[in-house]
Amino acid sequence: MSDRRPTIYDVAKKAGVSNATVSRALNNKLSELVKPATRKKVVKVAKELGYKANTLAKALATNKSTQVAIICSDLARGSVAEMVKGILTVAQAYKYSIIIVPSPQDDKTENLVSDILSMRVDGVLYMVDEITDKRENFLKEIRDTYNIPLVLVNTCIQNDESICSVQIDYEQAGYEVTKELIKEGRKKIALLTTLKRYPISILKENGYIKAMDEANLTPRICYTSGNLNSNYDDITAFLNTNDVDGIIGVRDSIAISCMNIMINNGKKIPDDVSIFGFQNTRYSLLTNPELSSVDIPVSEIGAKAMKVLTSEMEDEKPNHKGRILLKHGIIKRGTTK
Amino acid sequence: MSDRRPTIYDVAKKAGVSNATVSRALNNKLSELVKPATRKKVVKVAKELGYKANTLAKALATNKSTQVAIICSDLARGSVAEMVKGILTVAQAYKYSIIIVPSPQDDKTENLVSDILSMRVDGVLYMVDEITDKRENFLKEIRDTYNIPLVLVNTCIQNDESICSVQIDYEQAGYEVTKELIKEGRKKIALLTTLKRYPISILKENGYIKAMDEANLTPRICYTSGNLNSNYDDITAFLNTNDVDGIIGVRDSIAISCMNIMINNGKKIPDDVSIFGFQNTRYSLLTNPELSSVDIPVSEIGAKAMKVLTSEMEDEKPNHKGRILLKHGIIKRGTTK
DNA sequence: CTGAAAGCGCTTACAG
DNA sequence: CTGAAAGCGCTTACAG
Repeated sequence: MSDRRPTIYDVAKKAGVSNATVSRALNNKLSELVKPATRKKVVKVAKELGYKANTLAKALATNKSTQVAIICSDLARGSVAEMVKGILTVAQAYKYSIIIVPSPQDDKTENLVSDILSMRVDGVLYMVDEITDKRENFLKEIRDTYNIPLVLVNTCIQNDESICSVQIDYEQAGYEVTKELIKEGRKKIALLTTLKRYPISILKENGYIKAMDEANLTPRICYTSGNLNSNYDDITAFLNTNDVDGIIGVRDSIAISCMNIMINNGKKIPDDVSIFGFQNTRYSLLTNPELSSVDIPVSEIGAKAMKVLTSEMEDEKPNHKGRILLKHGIIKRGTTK
Repeated sequence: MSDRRPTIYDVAKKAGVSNATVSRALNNKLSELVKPATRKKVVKVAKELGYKANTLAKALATNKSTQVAIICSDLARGSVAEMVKGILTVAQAYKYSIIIVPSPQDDKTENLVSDILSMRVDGVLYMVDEITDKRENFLKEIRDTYNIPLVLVNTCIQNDESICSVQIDYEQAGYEVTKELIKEGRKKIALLTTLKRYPISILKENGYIKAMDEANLTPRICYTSGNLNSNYDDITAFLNTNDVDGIIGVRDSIAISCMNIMINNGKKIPDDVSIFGFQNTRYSLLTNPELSSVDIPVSEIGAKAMKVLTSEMEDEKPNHKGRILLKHGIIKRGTTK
């Protein structure tokens, strides 16, 4: 920085008022607090000087950083970025800025606490889908020990609703999608899920099992590594020992991998096998045939989470608890009948 | 926040030293500046109290926020998130935090300047691929008027290297990939690009044209809307009037859309038509056959950009200029011979 | 409606 | 090696 940027004092001096008046004129929308003429002059001078309030100083003085940290494990995965976009939309409206903080490996959560505290963020949005014990402790520490507003975004702690989360009813979605295949006349419906059993995957699985049970069908579950490259092997092995006519993938990418394997094995989609994905990502439009999928309003989930967080940060309301469920959709395309 | 968090004064008092000493003990690695025993005591007390330095106060005092803004147009598109991940990796190493700032519509760049200035970020990473005049002005204002370190990430200004950018040699990549298809014996090779001619797409196009010219082949270029849904129509219309045996999509998604259309028209891939995408996204592994593509080291581009930015922010070196080019790769998979 | 003054929690010459 | 003091750029009771 070559030249010093103008401060509130520069404005005050040039406008012939005190810095307190400048502060009031520029911040307070309530016109009672400062004479219109004064405000006008101040605003004019501020513009002439190109004055921009120093957010850091303001934050220090008010003890509000107007910053929110998003903690996520992998920005590039699935719909994380889409959720962040939803968050950004409402963050902008409420004048918060968003700091992206990668979730550390499981053993390093202590540093995370430390970082979050140092940053003095006003709130935390948590989007890590694998909730280990350490992570759960982290969340409770942030929330209960340090009283920092916290909302879980499209993730949750199993059997624990003490921290507010925004998601969809994954169990219901898993149930519906299974019913859908059953209605098509499918009987050998498999669920492809990941080895790591994220709380949200478990909900999907529960819904699947419930629907299968109700129809007196035996559930068959394939656990894949979740890695794009080794999914193929896991799924191939599964298909070798399981005859299936319906597939539900807990993620679109898993469903698509499976679909490709089946097509290469000579199966016709959807004649021989019906396939459902989960999440309705952009992938689903690029397959051939296009993938049927459960539509998750990811952007809205992000937006809603940020709204809830905002209300906690601003109104200092009691902590929200429980799960906020948004509506999902079942999108039928070419991979189902 | 219920309880006040401990400050440097709390530590000082309990340790029986001045706050200046605490500051030195905690910040300065150079042991000369503070007696080992003193430092030890301070560190111990700080830990006991759970003291975490207030980043905001430090930023104000040092005039360094240790925050960097990433300005991007669409976090969810292509490999933006992947680039951000690369950025985050080095940001963490250098103790910077990353604020995500959505690029405003073209007519609102003034607010952006204002926001950036208010935030007092130490540097800016710019990832918007469409560089309009207003945006170019914004960049120069940030860089030249306000002297804020700035690096373009996988984007550039056409015919202007006054602002440092990190990317790959897109013209060369476009050239190579075209040559590759020519080597296969393809003669009717089309380039599918977007209507909006981003600087980077133009480079790819230039490379394509150069290779076609050298081989005495006539370039055929299809301009699509770039939108997943309407791409189909644009491409179909193009294919109806153009007989092709080779396709290069400036983005994987465009190449894939085209591939699906051709397959549905009874074409065999790669027997009848060879296809190359650009970017080597995850999409390319999910198609059937798998898509050949130009591999862009997106994460490395982000990391490199952040490194360059760091050196500007810390060493106060003269502004970097010019383009830093990382190596790309040509990945041949099932859609080429 | 406006100003003087203290305070937010740090850092850093300056003295010793 | 350490401390007292001023300063970073704001906000906000308190007086008037």
